[in-house]
Amino acid sequence: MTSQQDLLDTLAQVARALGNGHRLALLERLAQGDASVETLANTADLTIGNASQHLQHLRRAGLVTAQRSGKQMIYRLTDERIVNLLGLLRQVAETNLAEMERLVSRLFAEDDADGVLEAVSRDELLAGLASGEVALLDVRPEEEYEAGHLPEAINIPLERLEDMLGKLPKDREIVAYCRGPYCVLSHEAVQRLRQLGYRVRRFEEGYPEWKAAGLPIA
Amino acid sequence: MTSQQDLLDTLAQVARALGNGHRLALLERLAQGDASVETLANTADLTIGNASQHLQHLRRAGLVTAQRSGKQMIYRLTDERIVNLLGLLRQVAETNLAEMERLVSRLFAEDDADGVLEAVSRDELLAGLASGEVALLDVRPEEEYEAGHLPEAINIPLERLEDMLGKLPKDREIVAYCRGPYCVLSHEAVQRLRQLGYRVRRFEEGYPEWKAAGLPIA
DNA sequence: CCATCATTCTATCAGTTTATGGAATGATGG
DNA sequence: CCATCATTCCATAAACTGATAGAATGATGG
Repeated sequence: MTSQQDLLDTLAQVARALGNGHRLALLERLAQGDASVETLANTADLTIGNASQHLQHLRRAGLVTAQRSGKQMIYRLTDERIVNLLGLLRQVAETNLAEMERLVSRLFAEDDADGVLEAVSRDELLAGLASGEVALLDVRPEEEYEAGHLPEAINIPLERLEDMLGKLPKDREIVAYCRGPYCVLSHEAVQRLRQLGYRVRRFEEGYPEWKAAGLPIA
Repeated sequence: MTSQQDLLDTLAQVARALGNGHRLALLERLAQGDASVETLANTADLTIGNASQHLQHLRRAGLVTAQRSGKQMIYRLTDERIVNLLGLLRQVAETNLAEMERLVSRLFAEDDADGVLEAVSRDELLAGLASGEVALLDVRPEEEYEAGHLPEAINIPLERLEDMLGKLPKDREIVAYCRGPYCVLSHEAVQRLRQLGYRVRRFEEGYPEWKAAGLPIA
């Protein structure tokens, strides 16, 4: 009986490691690919020391591992299923917390009067790719694209969008993706490309979810 | 950019609600069926006041809802997927924390030299039920059995096991189940029934997982 | 082996969470 | 409408968590 509670306490410790916004941001970055403490601190907007401390916390919970590479420590998710865990947490939260809905709609607030910008589902994307009717656009930073991306995706980091329009087809629909459902990069890209006359929508998921589903990556 | 972090903070708030062993115990009980504060306090071994406080916490996180019924407040899980979420948390923790493995083996420590007591998987159980070769035994308290159970399961609460042996077949294999993977009731039942000469093994999951998988219940 | 760089460790402070006991609330049954 | 019961609210103390700054560690390149 007492062991039973010890077990739940240990499980709670893992959940508690997920119970901090900064640590979720770190995990989200790690879902894009392995990274050094400095890289992680930059993307999560933390000081190096603070990021290191949060990473220790995640390590104690068994969610990440670290490995030295020269001067740097490279962190990595211990388990592909952590992406699924975060996805399920997100789904439960979105369904049951009104607050979530408010924040999501604020994050993606824009003028989509016609509803044409509705996101592309995974099945829809797979069908479009199979038929060759869709071109895939990865708007994440080059470093994350290099660490892994959807098959045949073209990489144009958002900051260089207008410089590299030459790489985009005008005759096919474009589907843009980025880090995940809450990532605004692809959303921003869609807005700007539509202004320029492209047919473009955003993928409702991101690279980590695609990979965690066991779909092929490059 | 700032909204992005707000979203993760809200998500973290939900994860933090899972980050306490007592609250996990409350959720585990709620996965068996709706219950009053008093019932919940008893099964989680908390004072009423403290249980109420934890339930408020779960309510703020959108994980449970409460509804008055006469003098009592009846609590309920808001979402069937919470069971999946807890299951995935468990899997990730078991895979990546050595501590978990130690605790699990301690919880189920016994002398199974032959390995015959290995737990029955869901697929195996479904096959056994389809062919009629297996009798199902639910060893949870009657109240939880009444709130829902696997089809054709016989209910013998663990405390009354020896009194009610008459209900059990000697000619078929018996599969015992209870509240979930960490519940010791079915494990204890298997030990005792084997001493008495029954052919019996335990189901590796429990009622909540069965229900969450969309399988039929009674 | 010295200087540098990346990271971790340590101490400290402010803020948050938890358990406890007792008061307040809300529904019920005479 | 009073007494009772179930639950929630409130105040408090103890334990824990998170951010910061600076010292310590460990690998590297000259």
